[in-house]
Amino acid sequence: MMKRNSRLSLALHTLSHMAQDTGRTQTSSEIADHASTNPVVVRRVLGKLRNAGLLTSERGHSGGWRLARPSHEITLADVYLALEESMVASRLEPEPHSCQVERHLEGRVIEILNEVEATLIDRLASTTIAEIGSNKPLQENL
Amino acid sequence: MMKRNSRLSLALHTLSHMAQDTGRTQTSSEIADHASTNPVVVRRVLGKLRNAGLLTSERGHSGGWRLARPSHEITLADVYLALEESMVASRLEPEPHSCQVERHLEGRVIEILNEVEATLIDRLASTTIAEIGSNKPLQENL
DNA sequence: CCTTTCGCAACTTCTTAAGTTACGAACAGA
DNA sequence: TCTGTTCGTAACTTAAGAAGTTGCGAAAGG
Repeated sequence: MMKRNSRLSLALHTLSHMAQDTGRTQTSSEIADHASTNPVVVRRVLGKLRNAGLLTSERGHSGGWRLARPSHEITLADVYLALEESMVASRLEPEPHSCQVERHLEGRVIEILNEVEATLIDRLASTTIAEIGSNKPLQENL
Repeated sequence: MMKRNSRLSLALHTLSHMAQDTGRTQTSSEIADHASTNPVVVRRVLGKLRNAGLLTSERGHSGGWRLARPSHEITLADVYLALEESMVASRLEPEPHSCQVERHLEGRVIEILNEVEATLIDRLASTTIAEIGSNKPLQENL
């Protein structure tokens, strides 16, 4: 069984492998086997990446998944954003608040979380899928 | 009913109110009523803050909760750290990985998440509970 | 046609957080 | 010392979300 909230892991893992053998198309089943999950979960997650233009999928004989563009043009941030789920901005939906302190507090916390989210995306954008796929040490683009 | 993963919200909200009336002790029930939750949940969360030295609690007649030090000496980061739960570093526990790519990938992601966590703490440390409790506009200590 | 493969909806299972109940320990005040 | 208040904590229930599963239709190739 997969660990919790592993969609990002699954997505990155799969793309990194594709980066190593760009030409080949892979079926949901093959990917699922490799990631110890199942084809439907794979299609759910990779579907998001397709919607974001990172992957293409084709049905029928010799169908499957393939990178929609070169792996060095796909950053970890592209993948993160494609999934449309925030790892930090928590589900602090603006609710009607009973008291002033709560509004004051939430404003401040949301502000900070947004900054942190931006930092996360910025850092993720500094690494490409190609770099993960290769076995060379990662460069630190600070 | 409280929203999900609201421990930080509950903690910050409660401390901010205490900052406004430092002398008074408040019981778990009073706090629970104000936060629309219940006393046991309050004790669970505030217990963490007590362990971290931010609050004191006393039992029996006229017991309850009180700030352990002046509200301007308690930052949002102190509270966040007291809860001992990360909002970003996700539960990527180091598992035995089947393939090289997975190890490579995880190393990179963990590295980034740690950086982001550090950023979060740094930003939280720039605001004190006293500032939230007051109604003055927050200063931006960039 | 017939097989493969994705697309998707519906359902079940698992995990976690919150909420609840219950009771003992500590303490204050009469 | 007795009594009522309040925290401390364990154990259980409930609710929500994510993963896993099943099933079937649509598209495409041979």
